[in-house]
This record gives sequence, C-alpha cells and structure tokens, in this order.
Amino acid sequence: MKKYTRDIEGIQAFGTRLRGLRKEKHMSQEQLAFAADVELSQISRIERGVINTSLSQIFQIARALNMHPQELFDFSIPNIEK
Amino acid sequence: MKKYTRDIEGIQAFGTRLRGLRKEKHMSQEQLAFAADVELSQISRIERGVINTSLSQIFQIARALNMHPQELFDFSIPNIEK
DNA sequence: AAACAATTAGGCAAATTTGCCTAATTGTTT
DNA sequence: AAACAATTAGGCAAATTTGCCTAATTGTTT
Repeated sequence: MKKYTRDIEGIQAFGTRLRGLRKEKHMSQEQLAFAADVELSQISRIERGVINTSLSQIFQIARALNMHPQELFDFSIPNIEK
Repeated sequence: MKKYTRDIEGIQAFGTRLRGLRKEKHMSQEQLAFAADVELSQISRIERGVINTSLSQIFQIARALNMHPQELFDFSIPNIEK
C-alpha cells in the first residue's frame, strides 16, 4: 500500500493565509476564482485546507491577487526562521 | 474536453530555484529526497520542471533544506514586485 | 424575517501526480 | 579511460487533484 503523506498543518496554514489576503483585498471567492482562472469550488477547498493544491495554482492565485507568491507563504513555520 | 492550464514558466522557475538551493547546500537529489520524504525521481521531475508539484511537497522540501518555503519562491515574477 | 449573496459540501469523470521500479545517460574522480 | 556517483528518463498503477455541476448551508442587507 502506498503512502501519500502530506503536511496537513502547512496546507491549512496556507489556506488560512489565502483567505486573509483575499478578504484584505475585498474579493469574493468567485472574483478570485475568475481572476485566477481556477474553479470557485477549488478556491473554497484550498482555503478550507481540504486539498493539497498545486504549484501552478499558487502562481495563478498570487497573480490574481497581484502579489508575489512569497506573500502567500508569509506565516510562521515551526523551527524555521525566515 | 477539460482544460488543465498551468503556469509552465513558474513551474520551471521554481525547479531552477530548487536546484540552485540544493547545490548551495551541497546535497545530492538522493539526500534531499530522503530528508524530505519525497521520491528521488520526484525531486528530479520537480527540478526539471516537468511536474506541477504540490503544496505539501513544497513544505516538505523546504523543511529538508532547513529553510522557509518563501525562500523557494525567491525569484522574480514578471510585473509583480515582492 | 425575507431576500439575496457568499460559501460550503460533495459527487463524478478525466487529468495529473506520486511512489516504486529499472535502465540509460551524464558528470566526477582517480 | 575506467570506475563510480549522480541524474535523467520513463513505465505502471494507485491516489489525488481539478473542473464541472447542483444542492445545502451560512452570512449579510434591507
């Protein structure tokens, strides 16, 4: 049996961060989805941390928010200093 | 027919960045793979930009390199200021 | 409270990733 | 050049993501 381990905490932290940034910009999930060319339901899944999204969607979403991908990762990681 | 568009340039830039960081740390792909708990062939695919890897593997690899995920995205994005 | 907007939930199928593997190619050291 | 290490290439199957969709739930405004 294959193991598909994943960093659940990181995925959730990312989702929370995304939600915060989207709200700061006063965008609805639908607006972000349209701008990023990503499905509305997918934005919802990412923000809730139920999905392990892809590098490409990270770039697409960052661009839709008009920010650098690094900003999406601007939260603390245990035992790692930025 | 479904379209699975992707940001090829971003994916390749990320791979190039990862390779640079790994070499800076004098690690082989095998060492990085072991430390990140990601398959060796997967590291190879990511660095070559042939695959659109996941958020979780980004976190796993960053941790294996002992750095914040933001560092993996430390390259310029057209028309976006950091 | 009613009406509306926004978000969540989840099913489905196709596309893609990922782990596992072996072989081939390329790079490095003696 | 030979020997070895490192990387690339790619096939396969299972797991997962993603787009597309409809319905249910939650939040907001009047």
